[in-house]
Amino acid sequence: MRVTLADIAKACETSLSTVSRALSDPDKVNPQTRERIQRVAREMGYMTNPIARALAVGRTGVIGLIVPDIANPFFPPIIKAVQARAGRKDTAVLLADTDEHAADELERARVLSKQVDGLIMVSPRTPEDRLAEFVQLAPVVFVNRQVEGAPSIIIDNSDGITQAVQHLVALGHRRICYLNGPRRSWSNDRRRAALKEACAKYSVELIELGPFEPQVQAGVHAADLVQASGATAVIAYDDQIALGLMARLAEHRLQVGRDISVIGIDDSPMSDVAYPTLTSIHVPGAEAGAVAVDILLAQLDADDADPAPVVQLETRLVIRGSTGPAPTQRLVTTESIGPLLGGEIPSRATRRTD
Amino acid sequence: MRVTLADIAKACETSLSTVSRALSDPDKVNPQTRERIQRVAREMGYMTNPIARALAVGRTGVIGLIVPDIANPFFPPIIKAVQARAGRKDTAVLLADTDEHAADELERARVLSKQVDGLIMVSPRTPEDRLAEFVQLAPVVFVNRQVEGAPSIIIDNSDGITQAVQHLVALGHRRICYLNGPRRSWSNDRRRAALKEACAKYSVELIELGPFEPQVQAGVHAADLVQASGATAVIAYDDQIALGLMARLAEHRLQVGRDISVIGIDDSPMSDVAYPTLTSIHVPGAEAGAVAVDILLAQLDADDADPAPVVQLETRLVIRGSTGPAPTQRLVTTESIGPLLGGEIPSRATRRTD
DNA sequence: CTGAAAGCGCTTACAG
DNA sequence: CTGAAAGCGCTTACAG
Repeated sequence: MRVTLADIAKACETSLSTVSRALSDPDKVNPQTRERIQRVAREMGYMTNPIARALAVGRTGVIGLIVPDIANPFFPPIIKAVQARAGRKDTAVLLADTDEHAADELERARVLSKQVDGLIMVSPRTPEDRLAEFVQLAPVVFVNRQVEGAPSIIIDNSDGITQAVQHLVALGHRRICYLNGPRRSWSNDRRRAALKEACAKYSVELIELGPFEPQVQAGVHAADLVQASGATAVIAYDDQIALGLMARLAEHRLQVGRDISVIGIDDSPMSDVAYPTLTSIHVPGAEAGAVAVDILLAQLDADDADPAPVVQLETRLVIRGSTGPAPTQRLVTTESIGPLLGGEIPSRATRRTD
Repeated sequence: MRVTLADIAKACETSLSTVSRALSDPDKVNPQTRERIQRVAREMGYMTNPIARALAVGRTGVIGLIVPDIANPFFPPIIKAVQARAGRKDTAVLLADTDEHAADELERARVLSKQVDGLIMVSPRTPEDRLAEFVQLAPVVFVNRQVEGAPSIIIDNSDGITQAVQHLVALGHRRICYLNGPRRSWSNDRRRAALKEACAKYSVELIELGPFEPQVQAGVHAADLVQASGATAVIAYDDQIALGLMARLAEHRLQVGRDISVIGIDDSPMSDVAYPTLTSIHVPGAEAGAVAVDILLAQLDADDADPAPVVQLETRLVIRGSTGPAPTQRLVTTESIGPLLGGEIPSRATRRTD
């Protein structure tokens, strides 16, 4: 079986306590015995049992990480960053994916909370009024959502979004469309607010569509609505939606970056791969993950009652191939979706805009 | 503080043992006391401490999952499937990402093995001769790699690959190129072998390039080599490479699906999104993950020495937009990369193939 | 610096 | 069916 402290104690003809100290608190034991114990432990292949240790000290060395959807490319970089940072501090990561089911978040957190020292909640979808319950469960830090009285790493979208609008305005766009994210998404509210402000400032007409799920398929769906909207540029809630949108526009033989401009949000790895490459607002997910670990771990060591830090990370626009000058005149076919928009657009017709 | 069994025992004026039984082995206690204990436990908000339980019973209710790279879209569906299946059996998942560093796999497994009941190793890159060491550590099942004497869920590429070659042959392709995956990848060996066989069978000329890392950037890099090869169709080690390849070919104004055909492997979510959509060999990753959990959990309950199951999953071709008829004549510019291929191709020239 | 002992919160033979 | 007790493997005051 596995070798235990008792085995080593026997082999070294000393007490279990001394062995324990030699291994986990070396300064407290005589250098000679310490050396001997450590050598024997190594020879016997001893590895401390983290479960027993956890029970004794009340710390597991594990943190829980809850994300809405691993398959959404926005999250893997965050997960990787969390793991990397935690690993460097001898902390393992228990991961849970809620499949975008807001209602499951609390339950998952509740279960996980018993086996971890603390929780990192990434982009939680739980409604505002129940967020406090997480805080009761365990030390928790929120990423991508600001929670009253709890440490939060939030992303300030305004810089990136302002840059995006400026970029489009400089290219001559005057009518842009925003594809909303999920209805109760905190990020979406923030992005929308920033966008409204920027558009007002630059006198750009803003058309809103959605809400859409942060999935490629939603972008495909959005494409036809976008074409009907008469906008010359689109900003999507995230890259996933933007990608689906681009794919569908391409199917319709629209050349993105020339006939219509598209901007995503997240700057996920795929934005470099799409064709054309996707102009996107860089969201520092990895950084947020790493900072979250630092704050959580610091919090575990600290005396509770120091103020909950709120870290705000900046965004910035990364310009790629999907944005270009506004077309001076543009063909919009409204065949199938004209009716959706009411009387504004002559249906079953082709019209020019601008 | 947290409520313990002792608290409930006191509240119910019964013994701790009875409380324990009422909660975890209800049949062993008198219905009336059982009810009362369960009610009180609920009222007091009791949740069993999994750490203490683990120490007592020698089972943690956690399994470890080690993957090479969460950011590679092939893995998230597997991870999700593992979590879903494990969750249904009250098992949590401790995730580790090795960043494609084969050398880290054993160390990660070693550390994790102490805090989990068993391990699932997905696509391990560890060399053959060290694989046995995993088995010493803990109950382990391998996914996407066959390991002597250990339960393995493997993917049989031959069906999908044969279908791919048939498909290309039917479209008139006679010279196809394979972009190899990582040098010591077990999957790559298998895919290559299947491909050679299929090509031989259909008298198709097979050109091999690579090895390439399973990343988009590698595909971008491969594109120029592919163009120089004179192949009219390409099968890439995975979708990532295929996607990078397509993006770069598009930059070169080649129309994929018409000027050249591309087939990926994995059928990852992105293959539906790319433009053109990517013909790809479907690899049942999610299914493999779910089966791995079943086998691992079954193994934990079983008496060790029953034979290690090897489950073989099938692949199949999913045809999308990136494959089409072989061009009857095709322009290949070999300017920059001709020299790489030796004298076969006139360098700094344009030539016709077929 | 070292050892004996209590304790972390649970489970589970063993008696009764 | 129920209770007292031992034990899981470690840590850590407490004495010495």
